[in-house]
Amino acid sequence: MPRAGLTPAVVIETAARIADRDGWDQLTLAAVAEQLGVRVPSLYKHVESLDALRRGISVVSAGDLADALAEATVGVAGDEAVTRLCGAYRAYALAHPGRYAATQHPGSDNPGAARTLAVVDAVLAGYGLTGDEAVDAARALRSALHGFTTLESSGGFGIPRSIDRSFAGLVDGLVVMLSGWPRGR
Amino acid sequence: MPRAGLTPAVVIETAARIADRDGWDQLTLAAVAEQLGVRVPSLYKHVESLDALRRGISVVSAGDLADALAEATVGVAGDEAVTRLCGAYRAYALAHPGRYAATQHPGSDNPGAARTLAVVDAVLAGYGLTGDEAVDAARALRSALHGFTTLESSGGFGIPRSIDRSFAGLVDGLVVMLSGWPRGR
DNA sequence: CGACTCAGCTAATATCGTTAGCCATAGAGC
DNA sequence: GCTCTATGGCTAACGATATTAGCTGAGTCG
Repeated sequence: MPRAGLTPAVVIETAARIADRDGWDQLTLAAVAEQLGVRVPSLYKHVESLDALRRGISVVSAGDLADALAEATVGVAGDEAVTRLCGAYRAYALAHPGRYAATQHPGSDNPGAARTLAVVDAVLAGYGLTGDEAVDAARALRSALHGFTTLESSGGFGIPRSIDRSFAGLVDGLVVMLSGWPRGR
Repeated sequence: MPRAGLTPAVVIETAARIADRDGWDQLTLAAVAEQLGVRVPSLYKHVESLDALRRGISVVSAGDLADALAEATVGVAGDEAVTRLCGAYRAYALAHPGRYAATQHPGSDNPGAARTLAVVDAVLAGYGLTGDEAVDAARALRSALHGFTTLESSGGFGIPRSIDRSFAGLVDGLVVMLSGWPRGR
């Protein structure tokens, strides 16, 4: 039996690809093992369990998403930053639906999530939002983006109105919302 | 073997309660059967499969949600209607997380979803939004609510800022967004 | 060259969904 | 009240999956 040269990183990466292809909840150790040309129990030499594998994907993907958001907003501010942030967020979620779903199942400590929050905070600072107001606005922004992308990639938008145009509308609407964010409540 | 008096409706209702308690993806025929004091294969006399059972929950729950939204917005319009709509949406999602998750896995034709859309359309008409603009605004509204409630019930909001206050901020922000919805794009 | 580590294997178990076929009960018809 | 039938609930069985317990051979280090 020649060795397959597996490592935790290889297993996680393979699993992430499968999650992207088949869906987060279709991810199975059997599929990962087959993809790697290995028997299922062999995977346990590299990951503790299916749950641990999922957490691994979660951590890596949250980092990837944070990278994408940071890269998209470097050197810009205000409405332009919001627009690019939203675009990058949606692009990641659509290109990697399985990985994106993974980012929503956070482990207790996830450095990627913290970095994403930092990027968003920086963007919001451009609207003069800080402290509790920034927390609320960040949650609103995240909710809108998470909701839209989730609904889009699960086929939740039935009507044949262009989804791209609806997303552009959402982004413009979010700019309006942030510009006029209700103060002093 | 005394009869248990099952019907499709009873099975679906029981399953919905289990989904609310244990989570949508923890829903299992074994749990439903045990709850009903019956063996697993007996359920197949009333539902076609686990998938069909899930679809059943989905249809019923979408109807319940539509009812709640319609009831909350009857006789009001404008900002007040948006506020009540949002509140009822979140209340349903929090009180019935499993059922709510079910509403996001739509069957092909779901009368509840259509009724929900009608309620939202009526509310948006109060802001002069119709046609494509109403579609975009409805998607934005739905995205924000879906995102917020999903993140909330999955524990996605880490920071200890009050979630109630953040939701109030989101609702106010949505009112701002709808009032200033970008026209003529 | 020898011993040790460990990656991948087979075997086995538990849980689930699903199907096939049995049998007793509830209710219809007389 | 009696019979007959439709059917609800059952047991038995299979395939898929996750997980654990050992085995064995391949690299590696002295």
